[in-house]
Amino acid sequence: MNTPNKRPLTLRDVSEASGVSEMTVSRVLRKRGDVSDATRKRVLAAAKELGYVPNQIAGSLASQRVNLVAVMIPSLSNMVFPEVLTGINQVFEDTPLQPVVGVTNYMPEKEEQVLYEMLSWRPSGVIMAGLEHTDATRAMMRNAGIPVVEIMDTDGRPVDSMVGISHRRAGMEMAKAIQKQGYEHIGFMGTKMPLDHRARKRFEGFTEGLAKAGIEIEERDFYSGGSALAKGREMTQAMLDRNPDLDFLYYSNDMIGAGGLLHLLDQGIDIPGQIGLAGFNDVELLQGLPRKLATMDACRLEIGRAAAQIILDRNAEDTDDAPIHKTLTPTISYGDTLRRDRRV
Amino acid sequence: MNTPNKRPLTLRDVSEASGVSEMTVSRVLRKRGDVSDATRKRVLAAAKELGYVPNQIAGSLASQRVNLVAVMIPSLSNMVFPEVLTGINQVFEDTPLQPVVGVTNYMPEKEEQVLYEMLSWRPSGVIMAGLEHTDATRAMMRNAGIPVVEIMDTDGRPVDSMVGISHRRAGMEMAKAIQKQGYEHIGFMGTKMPLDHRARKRFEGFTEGLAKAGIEIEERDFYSGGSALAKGREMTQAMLDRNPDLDFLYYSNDMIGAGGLLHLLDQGIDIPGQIGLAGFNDVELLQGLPRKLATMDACRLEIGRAAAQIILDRNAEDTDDAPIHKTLTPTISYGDTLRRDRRV
DNA sequence: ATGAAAGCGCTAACAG
DNA sequence: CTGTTAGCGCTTTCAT
Repeated sequence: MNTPNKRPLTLRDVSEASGVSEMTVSRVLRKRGDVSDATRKRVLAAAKELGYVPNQIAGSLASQRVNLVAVMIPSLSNMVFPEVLTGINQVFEDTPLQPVVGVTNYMPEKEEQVLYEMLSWRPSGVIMAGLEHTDATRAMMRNAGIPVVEIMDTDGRPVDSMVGISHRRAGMEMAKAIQKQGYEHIGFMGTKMPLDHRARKRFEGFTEGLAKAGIEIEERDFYSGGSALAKGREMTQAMLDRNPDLDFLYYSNDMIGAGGLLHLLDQGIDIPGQIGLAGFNDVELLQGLPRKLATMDACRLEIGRAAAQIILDRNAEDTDDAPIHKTLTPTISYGDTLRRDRRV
Repeated sequence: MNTPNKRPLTLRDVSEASGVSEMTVSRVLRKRGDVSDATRKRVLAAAKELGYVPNQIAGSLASQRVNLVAVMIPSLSNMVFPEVLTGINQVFEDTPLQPVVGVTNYMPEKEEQVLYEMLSWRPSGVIMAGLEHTDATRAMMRNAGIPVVEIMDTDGRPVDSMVGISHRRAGMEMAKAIQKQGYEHIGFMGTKMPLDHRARKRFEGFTEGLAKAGIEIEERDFYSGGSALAKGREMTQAMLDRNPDLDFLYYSNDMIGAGGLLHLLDQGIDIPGQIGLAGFNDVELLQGLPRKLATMDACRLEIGRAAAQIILDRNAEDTDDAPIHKTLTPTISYGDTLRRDRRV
């Protein structure tokens, strides 16, 4: 709280200002060990007066302990990931641990590079979206000597721990529900992202689920870029122009599903009678639409919380380092766009 | 690339494996100074073989240089902020600088605490959303001895540099446009966030702009929590029930504006004839709505880019440390919900 | 082109 | 309860 300073303050400055050894100052500032009330107060006063901010770089080097947790996600513009972050934040809120976010843009090489940079800060753990990585990425995670939790997806083999849902199974469940309600002419729309493995797995599970009932997807279309809502409109229109017999449209995410829904409502089409619809993710947005789109909760908050908890536990004193594999079960929400009365 | 290791590898390990001094290894890994091709290759091979990851904590302590830039934003669930981050990322992409994001949940004390934690890592700069902070926060920024850029808002006095738009002016411009088109009975809806200073300033500017034309806001309502789209519907309905004479509704953000738009379309109301609408922010979502909501671009990407560039420049060799104040000018997009033909 | 010594600012581990 | 000593793993600086 004084004049701007070129050289940052050190413990020594506080030590001199308070007439106490650096070590004791350090103890006060970290609330470690016993310090008399009198000295504590003097130290605190001096630190505040000077405007001292501890140097964690030096502290971490000396203590061999870093309170950072690397969190690697593909994107910030898909609300799914901020929601996972929220879950992580909730758990770390009142702990010394602090998430540091790295964004990979769905690119494996970028992921590798960002992870390398993060590990060079020697974090206390890694939370990593997805199970598909380059060999080098996997090697780094294996050799880092810290807890690693791969999240969101459980269809595969993690390096260490894992928390998520089975997207294959999610797709399959949706296929089962659709078929049970008597829909038979199915169209699929999704993003054209060869590297979005979770969307791909949902699609595969969906296809397989329908196949079990002897149904085949009649139309499919993939897009990339642009406003998802707008794309949903366009693609839906195009698909129905191509094949007016479709009676169900499955979208790989809620945003394009919402676009499709708005379009069909404009057309005055009977939903879910003439055509049923479903998306994936259960985004908050859907609450405000004229009809509620059928969807499936991806358990994002819970996944973030569980992953953070695993890192936290592993950083506790007495830990067994056994990997934890946790598969959450998403539930279908029928909303107003998927019939729910037949055969159940 | 070998067996998992308990003790992390150090420069010394690479030094021994390659038969070269630690110093030379360090030079190779940082691409600094002259090293013969032969030794460089040997070192690189050894480092890769061992799977060595440098320790930035030690490096930063020794070099007194940290490639981190603290970025402080109020929230991740409002898409505005991820977009600013995208702009920042773009500029830092091919530089050594790396953003580290801190989230404050619109709470000044939390902001203070998170900034303190970030500064303890001795970052090379701070990018901070907003101009309103606690005294302690301001003091920390002033004394940190690093470039600080306050972003998004320019209605106030920054500690150092500043990049943003004037939200008072934005509100005033919208008021002017509305009044020019002949709307006279105005309602306002926004979030109940005493700590969202930018929304508050827009509202104040809006009120003042209308006052100049002798118009007063007839209805206002504020909400908190819940799905913005759904809230927009509900509030719009309630407000029109209360006062059916309103002919224009100004929303403090596009999401509730979109909710209002969907509601009014359901009611078969003539837009923008009977009622005009406008929001704020120009979110991508709007592209997919049946009508395009009038709005104002908040220049988020550009703000992020400019802020990052200032930090970058200040960290260059020959810098004058004169604060930079940059005010961007948002433009109104009339869309389909604000008449644009009268008197222009 | 390479190496040796010193030390960045802090904390662990001991003394007292 | 408080102080002293010795590093943490790297880079700066100065030799060679």
